[in-house]
Amino acid sequence: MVRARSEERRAEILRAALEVIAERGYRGATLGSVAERVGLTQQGLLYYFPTKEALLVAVLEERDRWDTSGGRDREGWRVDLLESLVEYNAMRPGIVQTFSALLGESVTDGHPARTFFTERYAQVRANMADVLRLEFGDRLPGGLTPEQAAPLLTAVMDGLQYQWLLDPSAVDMPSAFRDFLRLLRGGGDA
Amino acid sequence: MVRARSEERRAEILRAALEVIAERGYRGATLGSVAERVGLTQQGLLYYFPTKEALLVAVLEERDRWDTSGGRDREGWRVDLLESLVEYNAMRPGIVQTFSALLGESVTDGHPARTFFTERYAQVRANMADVLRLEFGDRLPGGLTPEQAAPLLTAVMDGLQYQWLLDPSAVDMPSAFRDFLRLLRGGGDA
DNA sequence: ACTCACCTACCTGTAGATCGGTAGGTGAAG
DNA sequence: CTTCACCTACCGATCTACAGGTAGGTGAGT
Repeated sequence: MVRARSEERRAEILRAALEVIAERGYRGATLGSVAERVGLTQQGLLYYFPTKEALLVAVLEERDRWDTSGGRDREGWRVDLLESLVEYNAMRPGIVQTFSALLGESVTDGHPARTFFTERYAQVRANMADVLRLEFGDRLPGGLTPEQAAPLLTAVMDGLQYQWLLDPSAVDMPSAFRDFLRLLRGGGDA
Repeated sequence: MVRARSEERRAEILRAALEVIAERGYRGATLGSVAERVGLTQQGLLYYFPTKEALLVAVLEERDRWDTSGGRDREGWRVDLLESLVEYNAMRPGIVQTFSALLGESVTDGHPARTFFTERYAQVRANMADVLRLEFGDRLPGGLTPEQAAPLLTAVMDGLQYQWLLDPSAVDMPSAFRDFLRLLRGGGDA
């Protein structure tokens, strides 16, 4: 019972951290504000995560677990699923904001999330390429190879997220993404 | 003479600020480190820019002036120029990093650069759409309208920048961008 | 009795900003 | 041509506010 409660607490903390990072980024986030959100003191929080960086790492790992299980069970993928993913994201500005803020910070020198994102993107690109190849073969209808299309797909998703976060009313993220997929699939209409 | 020296100083400071922001982001940047880089104390710096936020605003305004004059003299634009822009960026990781870091931070709550980026992206999209329409009419070869393509173009540029900054060896930014343009221009090869 | 899940108190560092200078030049008045 | 008020371009000291992290508890549950 104690153990369970403890695990529960950790999960609460991670969720709170996600929120706070969304609001202020990692550098701007304070242990105190995360702690407050779950009804702890800053030092109470440090009992669960010994340092601020450890907390960040835990947040990133959780995300990794989440979308390693949720979206991509090895071969259970299609490009269509990306559409759903984007639609799903469009309903969860909080999470999108967290990771967009972290991605932005991560390009600065010595940021603790940097290697995470570097590896993650390499993996995502490779995965995308696999999926595209499985669905279209070595050449997509639009004329690109899977390896050429993969970074573009990733870029479009991220780039649209920023535009959408800055002004949700100005960009219809899911439909813009669909436009891009149509392009990949070889122009045409509808 | 005194005046001239002062303007020069301000320019030096802005350049230094750009560097420091690239290295640590806005939140991570300190007035002291910017000052040090131009041989001033923090207090000396505050003589030129009364607050940290004022310094940031000045940096953003300068960038705005720069690429309002440099790249886009009203109608002197073609899509090809975007290719050159991306190539140019690929040679200046510093500046790209500054603005990628700022963009990431800007989606957090109450960030001083937020309105800047929001307005800037609205303007960039509008501009892109104009240029595309001028070159292709109301429907691009790939099948999209200029208004559909504009946010995608912007997204690809930004998204590629992140991937490239995280691992320059993993993504050939200019050539990936050309791939995308080929897509927009209507598939086909070469 | 012992561990778990915290808390109080505290330390150290740092950041932005204010205050009060001051050296050096500029400009007008005598 | 000198004097005196004044401005420019800074610097040193200091204030306030957190921030992350440590040390050493304490009470509740087992």
